[in-house]
Amino acid sequence: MNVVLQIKQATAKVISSIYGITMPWQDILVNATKPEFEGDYTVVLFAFVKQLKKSPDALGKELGDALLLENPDIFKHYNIIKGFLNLGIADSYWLRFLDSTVNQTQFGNQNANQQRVMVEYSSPNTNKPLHLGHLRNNFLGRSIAEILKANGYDVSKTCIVNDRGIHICKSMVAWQLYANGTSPKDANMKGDHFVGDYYVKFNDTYKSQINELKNAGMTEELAEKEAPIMLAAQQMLQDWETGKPDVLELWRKMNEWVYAGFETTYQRIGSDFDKTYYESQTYLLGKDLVDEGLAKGVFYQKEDGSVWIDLTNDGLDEKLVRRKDGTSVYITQDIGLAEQKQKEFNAGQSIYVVGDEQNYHFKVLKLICQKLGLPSADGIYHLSYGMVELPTGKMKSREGTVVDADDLVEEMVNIAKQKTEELGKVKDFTPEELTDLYDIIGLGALKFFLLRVDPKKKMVFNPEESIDFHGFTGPFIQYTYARIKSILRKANQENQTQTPNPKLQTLLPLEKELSIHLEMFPSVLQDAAIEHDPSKVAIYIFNLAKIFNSFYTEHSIANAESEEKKMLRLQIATITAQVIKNGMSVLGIRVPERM
RNA sequence: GGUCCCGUAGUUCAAUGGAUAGAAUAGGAGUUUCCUAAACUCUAGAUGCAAGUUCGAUUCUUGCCGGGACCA
Repeated sequence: MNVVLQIKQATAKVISSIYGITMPWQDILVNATKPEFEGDYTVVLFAFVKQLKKSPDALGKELGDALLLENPDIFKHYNIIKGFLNLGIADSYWLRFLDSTVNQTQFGNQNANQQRVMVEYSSPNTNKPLHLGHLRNNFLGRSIAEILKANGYDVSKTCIVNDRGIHICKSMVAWQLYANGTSPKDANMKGDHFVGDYYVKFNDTYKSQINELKNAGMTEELAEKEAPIMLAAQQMLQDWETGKPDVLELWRKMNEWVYAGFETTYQRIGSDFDKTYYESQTYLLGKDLVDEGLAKGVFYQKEDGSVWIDLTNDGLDEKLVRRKDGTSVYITQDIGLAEQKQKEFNAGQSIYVVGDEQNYHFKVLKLICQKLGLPSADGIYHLSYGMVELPTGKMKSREGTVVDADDLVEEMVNIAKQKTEELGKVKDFTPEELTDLYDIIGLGALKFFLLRVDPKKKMVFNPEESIDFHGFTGPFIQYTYARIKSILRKANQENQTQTPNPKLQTLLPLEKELSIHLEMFPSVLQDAAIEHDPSKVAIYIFNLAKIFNSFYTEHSIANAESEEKKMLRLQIATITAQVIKNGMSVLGIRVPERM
């Protein structure tokens, strides 16, 4: 149990015993004390001043005295300033914490809690390669899964591949028209890029055909419908649905190319899935649920035969769930898939990592599932993340402003290489070690950049400025880790075994600040899981690294003032390295032993 | 037309209703006979506007201005 919890519970207990009032300890606000004041943690008194009918000063004094008296092994001193009770934690508390933590390699992780969670992420289309937005999705999904695992959850990662529909047919038509039967191998390209190029080709042709028809006197609206290449794509979709063999064969072949390309990218960026669903196999799911909903009176039928649900009482609109021609819509198959997954995994929570443009869709999805009384309903959680934008605005594939995922990864790794060579610190590495190091740094920078921001918020990626290895970045933290490991290696070479540090020590301000920060790690991980927010971990690790950098530039570890100090600092360094490693690990970022 | 989200230093991001709004970067000034200068230290710089609720508002409410998303 960390010290903040102990403060809250001790305060609640003291309030109860002095004033006879039951105060839920969760309601007690405890903050880190601002650096300009004396103390480590602060209880904010305003919240219960009214209830207890005491002046803040009198209340603070009574609480402070009682807390010190009853918890001499935690608190050393206190002061009150304007309704803030600043508590000083005893150095011995931190020394005990360091001592008991130094050998816990899994510090921060919770025991298994038998609760199952599903995380669905990535969800690509098979008509084009992954881009920057997918990277944010993949890193978030992977990271949230790791954070939940660290908190004891049994996590299953799934992916739904959007492998059917008109957009897939577009690249198929263009390939038939322009590829002369060539394959990615012939073009020496990754399959996803190869297919993506034909998707672009389709749109180019489509545009010029529209212009031709308009020049021939057709209205724009009509031209968009009548363009021959679009008619061909629609015909192909029909043929696909009726199962025309040569269309299915082409579809399979092109999808295989794309999957091979995705697989390469996924391996590179560290995405993996326990189960992959394909929309071609799930798009008919949910049809029977529409009939069920009609029978239950949750849905209603209009005169034309279409089926709807009325969500106006929930502040939304009426929503179509089955077209008049009997075909289903997106929301219907999503309901069906939710049920399918529920049957297979029986998870208590099902997290969908999907962009915030689909907020409305998921609101509707959850509501309908609830109204149908489906077991999956209450566990549906939309982890909605903001779009990644460029300084010029939204990425638009039509305007060629999409940042390709593979290109970006390569660029980051190349910059890592260039930077490492300039510094020339690892000239003794083998070529394999160097390649690995460039990957660690380049990918670390990219992942950290995309994960350090609150997922809910949209973010800006500036190709010129975003690629930085200084300051609030992955490499900054990786460098701190490498420095610590270097220090620890040298200390071990001197055959210094880690003996428990003697109790009679006083901590210097930076030593204490590090101890306080390290002790917070498990609660930061918990918080990140509750909030579904990896940025909490990223910010925490960065602050930890920053404090450590100040600490070890100011205080020598190897040449500490005394043997006891040296042992203490080695403990702090060891735990800091461990926490950096574990924290970066849940972000999907590796740390190098040297750089 | 309706629903929802977002406006914080030049820029990119923080801040469960709590103390003098934190970082990073760009700018200015420094630090290397001493564990890796991808580091450290100092400096300057911000809550779109206007009301309201509150002991206290970046945070909650309303209106306006500006940007974005979605629904038909």
